[in-house]
Amino acid sequence: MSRFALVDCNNFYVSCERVFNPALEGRPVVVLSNNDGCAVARSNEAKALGITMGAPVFTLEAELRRHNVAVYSSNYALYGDMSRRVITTLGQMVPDLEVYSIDESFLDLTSFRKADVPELCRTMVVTVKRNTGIPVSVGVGPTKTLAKVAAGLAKKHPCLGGVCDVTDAVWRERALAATDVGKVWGVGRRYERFLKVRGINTALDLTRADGAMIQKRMGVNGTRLLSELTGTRCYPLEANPPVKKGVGVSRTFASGIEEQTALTEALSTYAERAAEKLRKEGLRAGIMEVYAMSNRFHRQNFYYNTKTVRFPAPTSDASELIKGALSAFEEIYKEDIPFKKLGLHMRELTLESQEQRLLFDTVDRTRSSALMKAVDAVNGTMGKRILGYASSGLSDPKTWRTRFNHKSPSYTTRWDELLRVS
DNA sequence: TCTGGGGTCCTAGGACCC
DNA sequence: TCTGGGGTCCTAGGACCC
Repeated sequence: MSRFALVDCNNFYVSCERVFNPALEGRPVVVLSNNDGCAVARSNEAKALGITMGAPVFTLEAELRRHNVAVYSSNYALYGDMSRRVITTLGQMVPDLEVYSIDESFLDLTSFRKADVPELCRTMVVTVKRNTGIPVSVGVGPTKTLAKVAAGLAKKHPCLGGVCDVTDAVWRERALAATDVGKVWGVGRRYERFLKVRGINTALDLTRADGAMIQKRMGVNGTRLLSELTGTRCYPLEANPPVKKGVGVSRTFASGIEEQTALTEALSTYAERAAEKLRKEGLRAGIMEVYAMSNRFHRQNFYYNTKTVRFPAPTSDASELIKGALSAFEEIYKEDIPFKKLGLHMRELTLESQEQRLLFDTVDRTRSSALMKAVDAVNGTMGKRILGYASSGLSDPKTWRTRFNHKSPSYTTRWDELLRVS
């Protein structure tokens, strides 16, 4: 029988901030989304205050002040780097590892002896904490979905010491009974409501539900979910991440923007960023979809439009992407609309290594790829955006820049922001 | 006034083909 | 009265994840 572990970093963004600022220990802490818009990570103390995931900051302000909550903007460079450290540490203990998200990894423990698993998991908790400062919870079970259930309980009940194993049937049933159906992996808000209306309140209830009904409402994923919860593996460990199907870059502005120059500067920057992402993955895109919208919370006068550009040949050339993005935007831009969000999606991705050249191409691919390599090299060694395109904006101040008013230093990724010990 | 970003997969329905 | 049956491809929308 297969055995999986899920290692889940506790309140990951908050924990990263605490590693470099131990005074935050025991205090309520929240980390905010882009533009300092919503709470996206909360310490246990902040959760206890009733601060919910995704709550808009403007609804929390009084609460944050009253309880002296420490507030941080997202520091993606720091979190990304801390994530790599956690993954490296885990990889040294268990080689069969799938990086599931920035703060979660699945490990395949099938080849370990059952008797060794509890000790191994405890060692993981201690070692990751010692090497990185990040506290983690470990869940173990015969399927990924059950490992998730177990990790949820390990996090919720400190008396378990950060580890919960539901391999044995007795523990599994208890664990499922103690898990709200809405907390099950694959059950979101809609499905939760559907299930609870029908008296299915826990994960255990779900395992006893009518399979045909689940299949009808939740499709094949619902059927797989039932199998996984009852111990039949449907999802294998994916050690090698599959090739991406799409690459997107989008941003919401702190407030609505009407000025066309600012908007095209922003979009040009996103196109550059998208080209960079493509090149990093060794990919080229066949089409680009550009979209623009006004504030989606203002239901009256909501504006949304999108325009698709097809390239003559798959490309990751920044100037080609910028050109495409700006010409598409001209068709969806409207005066007098305060734009709140702009973005683009690259699709029909192909690997550079499987390139097909056009007989009559409008772009000199050899020159363009040499130029892009040079840009990547300079920006890689000398700092981001040393080299960039004029269309992405020479003017200051930039009304469209994302707001990060509470950001901590990039302690681990910038020499000038290293932690100082005095 | 203020409410993120980046993904994946599935399904239904229409167009089109033989 | 009666109006094939598959198959493929594409798109839009819905649901989920972190």
